[in-house]
Amino acid sequence: MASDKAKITDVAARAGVSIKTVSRVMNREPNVRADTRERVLEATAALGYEPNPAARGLASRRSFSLGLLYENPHEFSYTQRAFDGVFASCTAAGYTLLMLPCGSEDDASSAADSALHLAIQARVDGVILTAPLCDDGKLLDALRERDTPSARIATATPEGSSCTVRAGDRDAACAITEHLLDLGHQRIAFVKGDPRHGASNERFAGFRQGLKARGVPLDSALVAEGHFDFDSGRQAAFGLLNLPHRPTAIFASNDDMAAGAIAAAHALGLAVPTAVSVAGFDDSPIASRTWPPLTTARQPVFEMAAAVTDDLIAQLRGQLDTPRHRLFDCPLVLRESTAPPAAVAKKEPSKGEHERAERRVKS
Amino acid sequence: MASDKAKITDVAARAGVSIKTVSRVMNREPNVRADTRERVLEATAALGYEPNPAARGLASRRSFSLGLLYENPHEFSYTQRAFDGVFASCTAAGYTLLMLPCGSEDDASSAADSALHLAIQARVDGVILTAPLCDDGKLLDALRERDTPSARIATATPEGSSCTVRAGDRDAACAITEHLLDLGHQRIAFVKGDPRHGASNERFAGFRQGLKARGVPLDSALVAEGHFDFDSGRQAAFGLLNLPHRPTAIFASNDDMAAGAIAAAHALGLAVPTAVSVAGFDDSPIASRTWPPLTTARQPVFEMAAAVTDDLIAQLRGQLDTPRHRLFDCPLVLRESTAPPAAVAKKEPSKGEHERAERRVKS
DNA sequence: TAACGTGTTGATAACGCTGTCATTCCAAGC
DNA sequence: GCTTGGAATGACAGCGTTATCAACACGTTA
Repeated sequence: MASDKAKITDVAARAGVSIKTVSRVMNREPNVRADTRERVLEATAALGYEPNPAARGLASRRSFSLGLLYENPHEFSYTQRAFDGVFASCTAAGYTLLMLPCGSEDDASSAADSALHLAIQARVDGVILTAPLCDDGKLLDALRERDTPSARIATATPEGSSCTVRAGDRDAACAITEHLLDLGHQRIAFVKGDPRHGASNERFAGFRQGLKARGVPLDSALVAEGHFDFDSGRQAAFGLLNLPHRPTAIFASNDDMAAGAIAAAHALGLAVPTAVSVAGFDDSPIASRTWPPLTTARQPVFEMAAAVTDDLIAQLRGQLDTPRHRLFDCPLVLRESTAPPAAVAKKEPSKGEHERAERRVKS
Repeated sequence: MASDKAKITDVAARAGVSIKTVSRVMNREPNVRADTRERVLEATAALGYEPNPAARGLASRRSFSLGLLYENPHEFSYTQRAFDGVFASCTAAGYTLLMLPCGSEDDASSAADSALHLAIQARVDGVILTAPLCDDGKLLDALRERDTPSARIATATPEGSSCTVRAGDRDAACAITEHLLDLGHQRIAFVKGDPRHGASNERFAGFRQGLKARGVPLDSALVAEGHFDFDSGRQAAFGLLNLPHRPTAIFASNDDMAAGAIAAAHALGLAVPTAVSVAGFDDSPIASRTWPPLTTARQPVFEMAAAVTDDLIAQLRGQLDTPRHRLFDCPLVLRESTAPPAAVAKKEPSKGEHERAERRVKS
């Protein structure tokens, strides 16, 4: 609590040296006796001292920061679209944006700690959390303890003191499921996403809801585990398509896994969508780069990120007394990876079905 | 030159008011008479005054910056791998990283200006430029004028006072060309990249070099223009594959365009690699997500970005007297999108299908 | 006319650190 | 013991802004 408020004078007092000596140690300058350095380091650790970058910058006329200047590529990854949304709002409000990446899935907890540490060190006014970090209890507790305001993108828990934004995952997943049912599919497989993402549950719930609405029972043999990445989607699809009575459609809960499913189908000599339909979720760049391009639901990431950043800044400025929780719709995007199943294809032309689905979603 | 050194006292003197009043205007505080505000704004404009963020941060106990906390996704885009390399080096050296995105291709020049302005405003110690900004003469001049040290990633001009890093584009492109020739291809098409990127020329040069080494003449009908994006690759491939005497292989100078070429081949009913081989460049995530996965050359973006950032920081610390210019190799990555041409493998498959496809495309 | 409120402005003290330069310490040489 | 010189340390003045609070101008009310 008060630990992050320790100043150089506190450290100096505790170590029994002058502030200049502490400064020398912190900046790794030469000409400090080993035992003195030791005492200073001990004091900084005990007090949890972090030098104030603004004070350092003012006194030294350096900022200790670099700028990465880049041109937006034509294609954006999901993450990058989120960056851009956050950045747009920051710029408009005169804020600067610091990148605080964490490691990947494997060592997420420690990586989140280190990123948090960087945030504290840099003394940012607030942080923006993306999934799945935005639902990491430890991380949220740590932020609360430090009184660091936060905003959360794609959270599973749209509540609490921080502003949040999320997509209507459940409804959109339900719409995709109904689209497949409308095409005539009865045996629809589902590939779940990374369980640490709140969206995973929601999308699965939407799938079940869609089936239920049409009175189609859920076949648990057709539900596979995935982790939102290409390879897990491919593996899952291999398993599903090798089933004795294989599904006629696969709904993978994000585009990357759906691309994996398409690759698996290709590898097994099953044409998409004639032999098997595939649908994804997000409308990320890969969705329009697969062959055939993916039917999916568009998540308006840029807008979501920009909106929640606006909210966070409003909160920092005291213009927002109650945290805001936003919900964005994900419109259906129909492309060529879905069609009526082989058995139905002849009777019912796909075009009419597409139009019907579209009309239904719009209403 | 001295313009960016103006302080609040200078503005106050020029406007004939106290520094506090200038501060009020800069922070949009109320209770400043309209004409006073006007005079202050005029003075700030005349002097090119930019508030010092460190001083503001110290006095106000705010940083005017937000942190974006995110977990590295499993897949990285090219840009993101570059981010990560830069970030890794910044963190190791105790530096903070600011994101300064520019608009896309269309309004690149003005966007570069605005990003540059942000860099100046934030008083970063140095900037890192990615392609194609790293070869933007105006931008480089502006940086030189401000004495802002820079480092450049994937530049076409590995010289001058800033540290640079680039890939061995020419050699790798030559290697890919020779690989295709080794497979027995004689009619190899090439899709060029965005001419603003220095790498585009190099890769084309490597292609020509590869042909020449094997005594195969360059057929200019088989060279198409592209812009490093999926769609331009698809368009180019459509044109090439509809040629009366079509190529047996397409070497697209990056993976995104190669993915477009594969989509075009699929759309024309041409199997990859049986009917046509496709090769890309970069080994970006999409290279392993197409069907079939792409033969390509791996550009070690992370390592390149990290290395040049290290160099920049060394330069800032005065540990580097001469700017360093690094060159990284791009090893060949052989996947399933390349194979011997049909004539060599066995014999030309269904010509009828090809003609049908042709008709379909034309209509 | 005096007292009061409101809008506007300025003098001055922080903010927490680094740079400069003076001072102290201590081992080596005479 | 006394000097000497380099290593180690500290006193203090900024760095360029914002915050606090006092002062002032001017119109309104008692």
